[in-house]
Amino acid sequence: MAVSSKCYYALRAIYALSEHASAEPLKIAEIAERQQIPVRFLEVILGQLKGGGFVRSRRGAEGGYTLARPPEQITIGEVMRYVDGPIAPVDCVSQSRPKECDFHGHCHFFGFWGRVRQAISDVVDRTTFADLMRENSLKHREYVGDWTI
Amino acid sequence: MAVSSKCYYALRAIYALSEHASAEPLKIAEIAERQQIPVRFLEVILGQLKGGGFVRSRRGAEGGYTLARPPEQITIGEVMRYVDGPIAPVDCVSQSRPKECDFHGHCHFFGFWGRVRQAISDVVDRTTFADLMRENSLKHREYVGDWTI
DNA sequence: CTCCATTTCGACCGTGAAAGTCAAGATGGG
DNA sequence: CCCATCTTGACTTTCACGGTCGAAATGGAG
Repeated sequence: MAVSSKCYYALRAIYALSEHASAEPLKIAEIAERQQIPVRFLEVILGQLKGGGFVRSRRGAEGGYTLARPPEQITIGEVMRYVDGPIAPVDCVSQSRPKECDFHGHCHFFGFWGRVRQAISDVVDRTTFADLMRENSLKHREYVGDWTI
Repeated sequence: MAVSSKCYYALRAIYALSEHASAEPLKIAEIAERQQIPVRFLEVILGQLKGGGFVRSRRGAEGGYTLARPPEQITIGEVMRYVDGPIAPVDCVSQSRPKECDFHGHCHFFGFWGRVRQAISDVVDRTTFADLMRENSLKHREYVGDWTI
């Protein structure tokens, strides 16, 4: 029940690009430093994310990466699925590519696994990167604190 | 976000023992056949489950395994945790052994991962093997069907 | 046009865990 | 005593994860 570190890196990279929110692209090295990601590995990851249509790139000097869509329109779930594959505790309850198991139809755990998958989906598919940023700005305000009357 | 096949085998083995519900032990070979588990591997798994206090064994001819507690008192979650380790998308939100990440305190994803973990726990810790059996007996009745007025 | 910073592409690789397998011994019933 | 069964622990094999690396293509600036 764990996400791969590659997936977590991908999410953090997209978060960094969400924060940047500018027409100017952000360089790989910059993203890597802000989010503590090994540069060479990040190259691979961003290449993959580009293939998935999440980010765009500009080459050459002053090049770098930008989001392909605004943060409000990217959910955490879709990134996770793209990088790590279907979100499901076992293959037979994957919504995209369900795989028949040995107990066709009378699997004792089918309903249960389905509920687990649904519970996860309910969280990850309803959270966008914009939500995440908002949540963090609120938290920061709380932390600085004491400015309300 | 997947459970290991070892863990799934463990759950199915305990389910088989729950169905058996008798003072007479169930043999490894029997469990293996009913639940489609490689016998040699099941030996390892049952040994581990015994160490966790989930099952008891009786040696010799007419030996085998029985549940150490009634099915109402074993949740799926505790078995999963015992076999696969903490249930958490990332280590920092594990409730049993949280591991500090690089962003002590200001991790942008901390709250999010926590909600994911909670969603999973809500399902797996509230479901016992007795619940699972009841669910399946209901389903079977539905399938046979047409007996209600 | 040339130089340099940057992305791009594909190959490469070491480690550790997952998923089993196996042999030999201990134990208990008949 | 004999046989069926659990017990223990070592062993193996395969593969995905988590990266690295080198060289080429590209675009902006001067």
